[in-house]
Amino acid sequence: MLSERRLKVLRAIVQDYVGTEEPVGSKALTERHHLGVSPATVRNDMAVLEEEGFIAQPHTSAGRIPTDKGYRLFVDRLAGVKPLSGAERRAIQNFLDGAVDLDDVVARTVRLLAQLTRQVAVVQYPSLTRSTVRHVELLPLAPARVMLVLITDTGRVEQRMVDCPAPVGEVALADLRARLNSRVVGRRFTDVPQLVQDLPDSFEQDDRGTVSTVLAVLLETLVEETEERLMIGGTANLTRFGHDFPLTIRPVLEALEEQVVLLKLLGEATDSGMTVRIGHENAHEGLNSTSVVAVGYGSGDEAVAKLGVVGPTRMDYPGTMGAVRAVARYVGQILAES
Amino acid sequence: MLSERRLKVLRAIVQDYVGTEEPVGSKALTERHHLGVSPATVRNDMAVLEEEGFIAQPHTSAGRIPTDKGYRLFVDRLAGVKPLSGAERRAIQNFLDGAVDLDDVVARTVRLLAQLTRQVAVVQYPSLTRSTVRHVELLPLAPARVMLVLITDTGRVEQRMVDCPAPVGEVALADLRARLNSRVVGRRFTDVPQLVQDLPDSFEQDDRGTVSTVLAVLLETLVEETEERLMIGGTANLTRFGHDFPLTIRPVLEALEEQVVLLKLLGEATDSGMTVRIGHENAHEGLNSTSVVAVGYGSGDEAVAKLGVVGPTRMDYPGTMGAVRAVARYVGQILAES
DNA sequence: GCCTGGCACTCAAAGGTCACGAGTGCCAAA
DNA sequence: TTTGGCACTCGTGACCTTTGAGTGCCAGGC
Repeated sequence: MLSERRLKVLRAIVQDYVGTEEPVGSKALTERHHLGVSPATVRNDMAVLEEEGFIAQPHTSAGRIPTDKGYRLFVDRLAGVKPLSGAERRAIQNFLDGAVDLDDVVARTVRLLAQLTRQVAVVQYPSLTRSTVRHVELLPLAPARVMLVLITDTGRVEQRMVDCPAPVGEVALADLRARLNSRVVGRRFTDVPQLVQDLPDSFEQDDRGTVSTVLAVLLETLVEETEERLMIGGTANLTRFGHDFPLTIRPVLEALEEQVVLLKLLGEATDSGMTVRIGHENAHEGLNSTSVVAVGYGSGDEAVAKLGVVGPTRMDYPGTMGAVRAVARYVGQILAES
Repeated sequence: MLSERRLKVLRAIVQDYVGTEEPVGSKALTERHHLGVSPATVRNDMAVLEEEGFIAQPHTSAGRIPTDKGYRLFVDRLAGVKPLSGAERRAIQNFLDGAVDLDDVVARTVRLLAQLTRQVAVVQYPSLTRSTVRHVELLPLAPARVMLVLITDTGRVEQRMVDCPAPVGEVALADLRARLNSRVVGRRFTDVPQLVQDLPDSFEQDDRGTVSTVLAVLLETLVEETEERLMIGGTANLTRFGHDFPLTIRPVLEALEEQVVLLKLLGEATDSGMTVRIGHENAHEGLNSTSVVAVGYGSGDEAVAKLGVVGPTRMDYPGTMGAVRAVARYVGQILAES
């Protein structure tokens, strides 16, 4: 096990490196952090830390930089989560309170997160899987054409066109709408299939085809929309990435455009609590030099979706984690209110 | 006026520079394009072109590169619009045909455009201003709470919560819904305010407050949503920008995140036909070294929104314009079908 | 046994010099 | 008006040197 002081040294290295973006040497360390020992001692400690794989030197006769493993230890044991200042808190609240609808909430959250952390922000739309049905509406558009509108408790609206096998009467449609709603309103999306299973049976022979078709589309919508959407922002912050620019930034931008990749990324985060994935811990190759800080958020106790930031492994973890957590909380509140 | 040959020289310079990304000299020009004259002659022509401001040299003893003014002349008089190959056409069609809803159409269009042009693609959602109302739905959620759902002919759905001054009866609500729809369905959004103006008068005294409130929210939605949304993609292509990287790319990324800026950008494009804005012709400073190629698209004769690409001034204008035009056409078709 | 000052060593970064050559402008002749 | 010739410019890349931050190791001290 590493001694207390060596951990201190590691922490100091991480902090300095994050601040200066330059390899940090033994002398600078003793000057900036009152470790109470001489540079020579620190050098010995650094040798050990390097041996253990927590730090590395880019080349001989340069200072040390933390490895992914070093950051991992730092995050797990050495860093707290830095709480935001009161002013920042108020700013968040003010900014989010102005949102008019779900899209706006998500958009504002992305901006906010990008600004606070000065990194790339990713926000997943509240998931339908855990949402409940607020209302299902059926609108006759043409004799055999119906528009299905699904409204969730998070304020999301999905619509689908349904082409029916036969013309539908207004009455039958109203009937279906009423019965459908009485069964599914307030229920979870995942429970819906069971709840509507026997619905066609209670209709006249003539209308069963239509009812089945409508239900099929409804269920399909539920499944399809479980593949969730997300919004990203703050990509301009990637330009602060480093010196070896184009090569680093390119794969990251590419990864960010792949919704699938991002969804998987957020999905990997554990359901509760904050998840930090550092460098090579990320499955996607393009993100090997980035870290992802993600956390679930939701209107109640349960997380309905996730949000987070993507930044260089050399990031201010305590600050970033603090910002991510705070934003997630406030968004949860906003969602609960609406 | 510039002689025929000088125009040819300018065209050759633009083409070569776009291809190689390096200043082009007189010798290389005569070798690659059979101009039928010697390098010395070309040099004289280049001197004239430079005097007129169409080309410039980065430093003495380097080749010439086109100026914004040079590109402008090239686009206006020297370049055609390169039609796409049959294979590309089919690819577009196939790719867009798979779209399931409006969001998907826009998302696919962005990807497609980014891939075809290898640049940043920007697609505006079909505008509500020119759209017509397909249906307005009112859903009672609580005694004094109604959800307003607005469906457009482009398949877009907007919803708003309405808090009424007094509890609303189901009957009154159904009545309002019916009358509202009979007045506005099929009409343009811009005409709606007039059409519903006197609607509250025809209701019982008790319900007038509610009716007014609902209408107010409806009109507000129309106005608000006229500020349109858009989707961008292909930002990874920015990495192919040039050598002087970070400085160039940063302001572009920043501009791209500002929806307002982008909307203005597209808005500046003339309504019909393709618009090309080159370098400093763009009002926004961050885009001074980029060109924007934009065109309107729509389901019918009229453009309902715009789409385009943002790339370096040094871009393949004929090819880009061809791709943009073709994509706009196909998207229009898709929208018309649905 | 751990810490410390001293010292020789390493090596990337920065600066300086130099030769090369692509490209130019100009001129006189065709 | 075009062309070949020629002197000139100047950015680029190769090569070298210097500088200094940082290291590893060792011998002496607490």
